[in-house]
Amino acid sequence: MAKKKSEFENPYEEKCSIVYAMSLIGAKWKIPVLWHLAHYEILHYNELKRHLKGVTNTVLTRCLRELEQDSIVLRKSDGSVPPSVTYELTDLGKELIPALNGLYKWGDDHKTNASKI
Amino acid sequence: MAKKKSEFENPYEEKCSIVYAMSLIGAKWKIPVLWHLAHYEILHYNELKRHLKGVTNTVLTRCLRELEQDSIVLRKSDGSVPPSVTYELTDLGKELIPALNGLYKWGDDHKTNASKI
DNA sequence: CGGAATCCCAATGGATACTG
DNA sequence: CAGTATCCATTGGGATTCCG
Repeated sequence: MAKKKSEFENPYEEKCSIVYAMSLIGAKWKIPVLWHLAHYEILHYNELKRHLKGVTNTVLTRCLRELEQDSIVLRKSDGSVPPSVTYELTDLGKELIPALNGLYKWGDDHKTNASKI
Repeated sequence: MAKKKSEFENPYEEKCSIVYAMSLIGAKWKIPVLWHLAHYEILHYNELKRHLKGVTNTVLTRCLRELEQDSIVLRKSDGSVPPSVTYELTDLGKELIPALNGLYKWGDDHKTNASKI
């Protein structure tokens, strides 16, 4: 689940569905990562990194690990040298696509000087 | 815009639409706030706070102020004593409703022990 | 190529108390 | 009721370096 134990420490203070959803995908780069995987279907690590201008290895890797642990993205690696690792959405992740597209479109409709992708 | 100046300090490193969207509504409580406003249409401050179990005054107020500055929520106050203040989505905020519902449904479909609202 | 290991830090979240 | 005012703590994001 990749989340703090304390979040459920009081069973009488459970979170609503939207808070739960955001606990899984609410980190700064997670939704951008998911949107790009939704858009390109499958990406190599460095491709993904290039699309997400500004993210560092540390952050991107942590982000992908958590999403993988939560079964939202799938990591595929052959053991070759040099390594080739791809990321794609799981079925669970694919269920987010409509919402991701909605967020993207909203941003796209209203941003002024951000780039298209 | 309620965001760090540094985010656009380099005009050649513009953000994609989804990153832009998240810069506006990506804070921990913003999407939960917006979803509840979408669901209930209009809420008093304390009603909203009750629905968002666990949020503190400081955080909720900061969150609402930013959303208000970004023209995503509308704050209505009569000047009465005791005060009565309501919050609702602006037209811009309402355009987020489909995406919010998508996120909510995803969380709802897959959470195990979070409460329904 | 696709990371891991460190270390660092500002920003955000949060606790508490108080108020017009 | 709807917030402010302080102050503290966390943590996630980031820079840098190194590696199989």
